[in-house]
Amino acid sequence: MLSNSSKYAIKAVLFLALNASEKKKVMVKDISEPINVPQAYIAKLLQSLVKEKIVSSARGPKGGFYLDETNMDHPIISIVNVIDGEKRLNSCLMSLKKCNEEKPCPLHNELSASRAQILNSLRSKTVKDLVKEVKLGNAFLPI
Amino acid sequence: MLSNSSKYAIKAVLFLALNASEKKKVMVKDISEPINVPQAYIAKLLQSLVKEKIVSSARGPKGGFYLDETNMDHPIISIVNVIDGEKRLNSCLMSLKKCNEEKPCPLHNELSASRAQILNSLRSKTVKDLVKEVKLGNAFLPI
DNA sequence: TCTTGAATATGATTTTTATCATATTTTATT
DNA sequence: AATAAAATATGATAAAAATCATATTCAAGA
Repeated sequence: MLSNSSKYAIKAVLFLALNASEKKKVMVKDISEPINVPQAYIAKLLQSLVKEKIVSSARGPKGGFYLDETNMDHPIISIVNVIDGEKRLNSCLMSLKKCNEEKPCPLHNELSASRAQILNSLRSKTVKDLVKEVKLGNAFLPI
Repeated sequence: MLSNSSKYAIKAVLFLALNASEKKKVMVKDISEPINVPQAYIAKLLQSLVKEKIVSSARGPKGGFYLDETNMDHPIISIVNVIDGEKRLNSCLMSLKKCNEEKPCPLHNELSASRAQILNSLRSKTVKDLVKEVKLGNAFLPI
C-alpha cells in the first residue's frame, strides 16, 4: 500500500515535528540515525518534500531541516502523494481497470469500506495531529 | 499491500473457478488472454499455486488448470501467502520494527482497525464465496 | 510405442525501487 | 572576501519485482 520510501518519509517528518524547529534545525545525519534510514536515502526524500513545501530547510552553517507552522498542518496523505504519486493509493486491490462502485470486483464490496477508512485517516490526520498523540503518550516513535 | 503478482494470481484463480472444472481444464494461454496478464508470467504464478495445492493441473493433451472442490474452499489469503509470503501483510504501515499494541506507532491506532478488517476479509472469504458473489451478479470480473 | 500437446523447471532479461556517491550551490561566520 | 558547513542536483549502483524465453517432463491418443 505504502512504499518503503513513503514510510521513511513519514517517519522523518514526524521526527522533525518532534525534534526540530526554525530555531533548532536538524541536519540529515542527525535524522537518518535515529529513524534508522540510510543518510543519502532520506536526504533525497527530504529534498522532494522540501520542493513540495511539506518540509522546510536552510543551507549553510546552522542549516538543516525543520517544520514551520504551515508544514505541521499538512495531512499525512500529502507526504505519500509526493513520494509515491497520487495513483498508488487509488488502484483497486485487484487492479482491475474497470473496478468501481457500479461494476465492483469480487473483493470490492468486501474491502472498500476498510480502504476508504484508511484513505480517510491519511487525508484527515495532519502531522500536528499525530505529533499530539505522541506527546500525549498515546503513540510512540520507535525505530 | 498486495503485489501485482498476488493480484494477478487472485484474478487467475477466480477466472478458473468460474470457467474451468476437472472435466473442462483451461490452458495458460486461455487464461492469460482474458485476464490480461502475460502468458509466461501467469504460468509461473500458477505453477507456484499448483505446488501449494491452491490450484489443480494436468499435463499433456487435454491438460490444463482447474479447481477441484477442495481448491474452492481455500481462503483468498492463502493465495497471497503463497505468492507474496506471509510477512508482507503483517508489517506495520510505518514499518516500525517495534510497533505493536503496547507501543503503537502514531498511525497504528488510527489504521489498525481497518487493517484488521482487511486481513479478516482475506482470511474468511474463500474462492467459493467470491465466486458466489459473481454468480449472483453482485460482483464482476472485468479486465 | 510414437507423436503431440500440455504443464513444469530453470534461468535470463527488463523495469522499478531502493540505496549510495559526489560535485555544486548557498549561507553563516571569521 | 575567504572559509567551512550545510542542503541540493545529479547520476551511479544494487536489489527486488516483473516479465520473457526455452528446454524438459509427462500424459493422451493414434
